[in-house]
Amino acid sequence: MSILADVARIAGVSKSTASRALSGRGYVSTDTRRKVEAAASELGYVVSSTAASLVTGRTRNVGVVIPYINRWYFAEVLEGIEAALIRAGYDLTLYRLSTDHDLRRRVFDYFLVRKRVDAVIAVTIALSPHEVEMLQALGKPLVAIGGRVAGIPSLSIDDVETSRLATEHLISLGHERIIHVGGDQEEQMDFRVHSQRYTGFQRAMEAAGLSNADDFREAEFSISGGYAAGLAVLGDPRTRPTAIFAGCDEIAVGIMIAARQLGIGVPHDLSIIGIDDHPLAETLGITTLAQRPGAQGGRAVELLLEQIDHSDAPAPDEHLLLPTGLTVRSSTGPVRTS
Amino acid sequence: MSILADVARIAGVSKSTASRALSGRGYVSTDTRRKVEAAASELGYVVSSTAASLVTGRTRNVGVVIPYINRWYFAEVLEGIEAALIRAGYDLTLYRLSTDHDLRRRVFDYFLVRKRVDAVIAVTIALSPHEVEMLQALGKPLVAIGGRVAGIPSLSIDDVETSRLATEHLISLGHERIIHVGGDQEEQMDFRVHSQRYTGFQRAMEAAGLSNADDFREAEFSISGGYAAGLAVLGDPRTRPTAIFAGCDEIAVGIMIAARQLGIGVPHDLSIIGIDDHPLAETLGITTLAQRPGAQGGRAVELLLEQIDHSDAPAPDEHLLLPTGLTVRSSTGPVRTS
DNA sequence: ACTCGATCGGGAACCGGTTCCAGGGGTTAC
DNA sequence: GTAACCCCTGGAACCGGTTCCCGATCGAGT
Repeated sequence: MSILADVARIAGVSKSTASRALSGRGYVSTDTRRKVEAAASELGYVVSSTAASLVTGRTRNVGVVIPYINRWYFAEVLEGIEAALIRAGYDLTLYRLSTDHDLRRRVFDYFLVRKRVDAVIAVTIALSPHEVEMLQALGKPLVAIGGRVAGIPSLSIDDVETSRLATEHLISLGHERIIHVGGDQEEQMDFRVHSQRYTGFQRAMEAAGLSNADDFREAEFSISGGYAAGLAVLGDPRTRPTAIFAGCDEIAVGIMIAARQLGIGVPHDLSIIGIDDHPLAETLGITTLAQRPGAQGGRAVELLLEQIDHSDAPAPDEHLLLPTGLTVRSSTGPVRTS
Repeated sequence: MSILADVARIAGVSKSTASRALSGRGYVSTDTRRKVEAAASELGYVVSSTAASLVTGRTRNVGVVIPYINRWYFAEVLEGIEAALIRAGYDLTLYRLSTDHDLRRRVFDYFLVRKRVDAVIAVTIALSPHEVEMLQALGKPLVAIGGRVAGIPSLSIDDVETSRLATEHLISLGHERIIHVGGDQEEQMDFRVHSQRYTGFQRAMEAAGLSNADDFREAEFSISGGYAAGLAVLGDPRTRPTAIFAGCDEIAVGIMIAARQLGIGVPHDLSIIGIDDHPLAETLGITTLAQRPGAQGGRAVELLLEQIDHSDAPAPDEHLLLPTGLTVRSSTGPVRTS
């Protein structure tokens, strides 16, 4: 392992000149720069980012806190963030936060604080005012994905509006017996995504004068969850709805599989719409409201880097609402008047 | 931001004593330790891990290189690694390596080398001898998951053997027209997992005297990939096999969906077996050879920490072959003699 | 009483860079 | 001719910890 002093010696210059030559900051003649570079590559020298961070206070490392890895939306967001960070020359340190409160505190108190990261991206994690304050006091830019966090820039889709649109699509096709299969209303993720989607659904139904009592069915946000709920909901032909708004495409896929198993024709006997534009939604022809989580991750990184580069300016406390696009496929159709 | 010197001053001791008190190394009386701890918590002091790493040479950070995030196996492995590392007080820095060779070189030359990580876990990435040498020269322990890498400890399932077992299960049920739906044999992942699984399949077939020419169908390793391949393979009733060995459970699920769509009864008309024990395999009752990727990730971390703690001992160059368990569900059954 | 070892605390060097500052030389402007 | 720059370089301080080394204290053993 060679260090800067070695490079300087071989190149016949001082440490400070060698540092300037390699980092590109300050005046160095083209000639000496070349000499230094030659010496560096001869020795196979690479800077110690630890030493550099110690003096500059910047680590070129971003912390990402995220509740799941093994779910489509989160994995896509993570991939988007990773790609954008690598491109910008940043490292990504990953913290998966389960619902374990102790772990969450440990991550914030022990890991994020220790000058290891320059900034933090919170994916569908509602940072508490205290957590925001703590990190901001340390001068760390923050960006939130998936929901509004007071005091910091954030971006997400409009869950209520998106759900309203999805439901209206079903209503416009003449459906009246519509139910929502979505996430547990009690044990929510942060930002109450589940309730928001249910709310959007209810608004559309009320606006059309279609409200009915038994309009909700709980499901885990996964294909298996949708499948189980689908079997339960579709089992009884008398109470079966003519259309289902699924809380996400994974649920929609599960319902689709269940419907096929029960011999229920889609969209002939049942229309299904989801949210996400999961690859399987395309494969199975499921109508959906498309969002692009990877792009959201990339955008979040942009917002973050802007803050890092203009650390003097106050954090822009704005919430970006990203559009979702209705993508009509073959899982939705006009209601069949029997 | 308070620094150690502040804590020392408040506690009325020297920097060295304060350091010893907080890090727990060296002799400190219980009394002064308490004073130092009180001062530290009063000031909200946290060590600068950067400064600490600079002098100790340890970062308590592990790099993970992985080709995908959004696939079940990889996400599970990643979750397992993350959980184990956090528990041990380590950070996890994530590098997703696509097939882009430039990016791969950049990650190795630019990111991994800079004293940012203490060790590296390679998930289904065949490190070249040069890469292994480079990282080992820097004294960084390595562990590989998903395939054998010369010179470093590694762990994986036995792909050939597992595939042989899966195929034998089908053969033992009386099937003769069996095909393998697996990954592209040319454009492979590292470790040639696709070929290995095909090889295991072929061995079992040959051993039973069942070899036939048209026994392979290519599919992407995803549900959509399996679905597309399933439609193609099952479309023509005359050439349709009575059993399929899928390269992974996601493919098996896709085939299952395709079969249902085509009205082909499983296992009545078609038996399907996969590898993985994906949650959907359980939901849909797919027979499989179970592996536990999360546990593999955890085990890899153990191996890594052992190496870090005994950095004097040479790297144990052994390959752990993990068992897979035949999990019979309702997607496989005896062949129907028509 | 004296030695010895264990325990405790402080001073200072050190990790490997970056950056401030001072100074020398060359150019242009007045 | 010299003042005012800009360009280039080296010396030295500094970032914030850890750890080596040394001296002091104290209790126990002989």
